[in-house]
Amino acid sequence: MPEEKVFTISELAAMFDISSRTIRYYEEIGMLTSENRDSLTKQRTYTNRERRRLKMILRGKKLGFGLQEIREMIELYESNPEGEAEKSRIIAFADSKLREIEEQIMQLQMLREDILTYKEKYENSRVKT
Amino acid sequence: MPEEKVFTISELAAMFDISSRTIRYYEEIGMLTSENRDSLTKQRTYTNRERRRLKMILRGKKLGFGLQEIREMIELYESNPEGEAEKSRIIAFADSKLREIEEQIMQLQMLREDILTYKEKYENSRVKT
DNA sequence: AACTAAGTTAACGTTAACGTCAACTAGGAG
DNA sequence: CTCCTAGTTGACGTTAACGTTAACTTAGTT
Repeated sequence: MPEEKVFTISELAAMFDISSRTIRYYEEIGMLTSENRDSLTKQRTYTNRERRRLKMILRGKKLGFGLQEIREMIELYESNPEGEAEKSRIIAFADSKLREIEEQIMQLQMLREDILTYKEKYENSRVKT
Repeated sequence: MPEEKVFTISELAAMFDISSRTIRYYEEIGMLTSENRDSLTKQRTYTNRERRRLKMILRGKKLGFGLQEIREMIELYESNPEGEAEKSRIIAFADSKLREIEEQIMQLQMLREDILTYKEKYENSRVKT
């Protein structure tokens, strides 16, 4: 085994330009887990798995989702549904999220058009040089 | 003149499924103005102009923007820049917003693909009926 | 040994975006 | 006149998502 590299909390924080407090907070509310804490110093260590999770969290935030919402979406990625009922529930959730996202994309495209229109309005009113 | 229709605060609130408090709050922080308040009863009245503004605010919120950010974008719509410097500033702001929006659209499309992938993973693991 | 750097927990502080409640007014319905 | 509805202005309460500070431990210098 290639002895997977692990990160300290401040390494991870620097990586994503956030504070250590933020990472601890995400763990506090159960969105991250620090496996294998040093048994003596109690220091947290993170692997690539947690790094990926953190990346997903931050992407979600940039898109305007709340942490609870993001948590559900991550659970979608990581869930291993038992039974047809559970699978159906998850697929339904995915579908509703997909609709929400597509709606959001459409609204953003409209906003983009609006801004472009106004921008051009100002550009055309500029003095020709 | 066609005597433009005006709305009461609760009419407007019902229209967008928000509370009256929210509308007063938006006025409080200067994102809405209630022109022509009844000089005796002090009741707010709104015209289509304010209705459109409110619509823009709520769209922005759904897209994950903060109220201050939305305020700047609305000012973009309503500004009447004097002088070349001011125009350049506004066009630069529009450009930066456009880039931000396009980035957000890309991220959302990636998120959409991700969710689709996971959804299909579950669908393919379902028992054929 | 003394100091510094990086980490820990616990607890209180902060900001945005409203919710809630109290005390008041003005306009009708009966 | 009395009651009800809809509105008003404060003012305090609430939640999410951290920031900040204190008091402590451990590891690595000097």
